[in-house]
Amino acid sequence: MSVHEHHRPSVTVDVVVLTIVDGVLGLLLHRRQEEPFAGEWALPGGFVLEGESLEAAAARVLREKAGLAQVWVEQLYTFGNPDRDPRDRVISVAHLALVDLPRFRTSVPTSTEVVTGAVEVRAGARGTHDDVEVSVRVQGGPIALAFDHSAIVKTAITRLRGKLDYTPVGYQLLPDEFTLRDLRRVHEVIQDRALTAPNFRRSMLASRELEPTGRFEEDVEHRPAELHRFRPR
Amino acid sequence: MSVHEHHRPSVTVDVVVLTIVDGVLGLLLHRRQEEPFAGEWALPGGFVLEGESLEAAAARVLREKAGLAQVWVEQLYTFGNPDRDPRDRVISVAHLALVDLPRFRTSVPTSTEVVTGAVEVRAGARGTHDDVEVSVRVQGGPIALAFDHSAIVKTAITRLRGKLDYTPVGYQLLPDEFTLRDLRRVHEVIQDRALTAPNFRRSMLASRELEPTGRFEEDVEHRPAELHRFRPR
DNA sequence: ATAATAGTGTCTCTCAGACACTATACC
DNA sequence: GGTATAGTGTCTGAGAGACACTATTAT
Repeated sequence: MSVHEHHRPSVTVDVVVLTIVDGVLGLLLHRRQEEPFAGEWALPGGFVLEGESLEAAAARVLREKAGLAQVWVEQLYTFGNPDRDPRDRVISVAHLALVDLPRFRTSVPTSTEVVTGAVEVRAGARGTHDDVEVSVRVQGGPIALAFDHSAIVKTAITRLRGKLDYTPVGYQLLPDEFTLRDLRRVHEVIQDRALTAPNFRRSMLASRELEPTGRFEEDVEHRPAELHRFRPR
Repeated sequence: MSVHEHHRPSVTVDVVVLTIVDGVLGLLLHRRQEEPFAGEWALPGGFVLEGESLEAAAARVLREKAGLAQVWVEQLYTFGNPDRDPRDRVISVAHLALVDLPRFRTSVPTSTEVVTGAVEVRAGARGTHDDVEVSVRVQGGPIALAFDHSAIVKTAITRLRGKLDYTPVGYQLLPDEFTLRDLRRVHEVIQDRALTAPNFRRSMLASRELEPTGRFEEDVEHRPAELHRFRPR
């Protein structure tokens, strides 16, 4: 039997775009214009085109729907339950994208239907790699997302927490130069727990992934912190 | 524009079935009967059917192509480069399956074209989460796999090594009852390094994930070890 | 000076691993 | 006895974290 005789689903990419804003995770959403789920919040996404790789499709969706280019993206998980789209069989290859706040902010105005939600992460009670509670809010109110996008966001948060253990996640979520306080806040939001500043400082410096710039933050009402950058790999 | 007007690729699942055998990882392969890559080694796989979830498709492939049921499976990564199949656009959702050796062995005879390869893992020189070298061998000789299946196997090994850090992987790769030596060998093969038996024993017992059965191995030429089992979650 | 945060020093506890030692099976 | 592996005891060093302390800025 030939490859041509088989069921052919539609394949999309959906992208969870995260940033750190005001002590929570910012999430890029748009309001759907069409059925199904017209008027509800959804992740930016789009169909994978002929001859287009999955990474290219994710990059195109970011560019077209969020005005973002040169963003760090990685594939997350593929959601393929047959009933996840009520119209038709649609398999979605979900991606995770991380951006720093300035670029996240400038991305929003490019499309009027794009807004920013907030993801509140509540760490599971028990061990460190336990389950996470995730709730998405828009202007304070908790909302449900279209399709299975809430499950996709939860998967993204879990992945992000996992990456934090062994990769310098802040590199994607902060501007080029940042204080150790900034970086600590990133970790605190993702892990949903307070970190002791002196210990955090030491462990980050010991990892040799940061280097000091010699420059200091300005316009703060206290002793200014030195700016650091991530050491090139 | 409607969902019905879009490019529709074929979607398959491919499964990396691993076990531990003779100090290496055993891998389930079959020899392709059809073009492209006829006569070459490939992972078991098949098209996702209409109305079938991805997990169901992976389970069906394991059942039909390897005679395996009730196997631990998790989704791995989705490979979607437009040229990965020379005939047509085929997106593959790769899965990782782990089986204990007795079931792996009984699975093979169900289909004459199924054979077992070996995956040699060579740990990257530097840190613990570094790159891994993977070579697939059949009867001693290194082979290349069809399509991008070598890349899929490498992704599977990397995932398996990552899981070892925080999950009791041996549960899937060993029979119900096993000695601590058996479990240590599993870890040694996956990590490609020798582990000190006393320390390994202590850390595994301290994790509270094992419990002793009171029974001991038999027919060994030395002091028999107590059999342990994984504590139910 | 006070407030606020940067940054240092130091102690403790846990855990990974090296390694010496004892225990128990078969030959 | 010898050999092989099971299993225990003990030490050391690295890293996480608590917490006291000093340093430097603005007001």
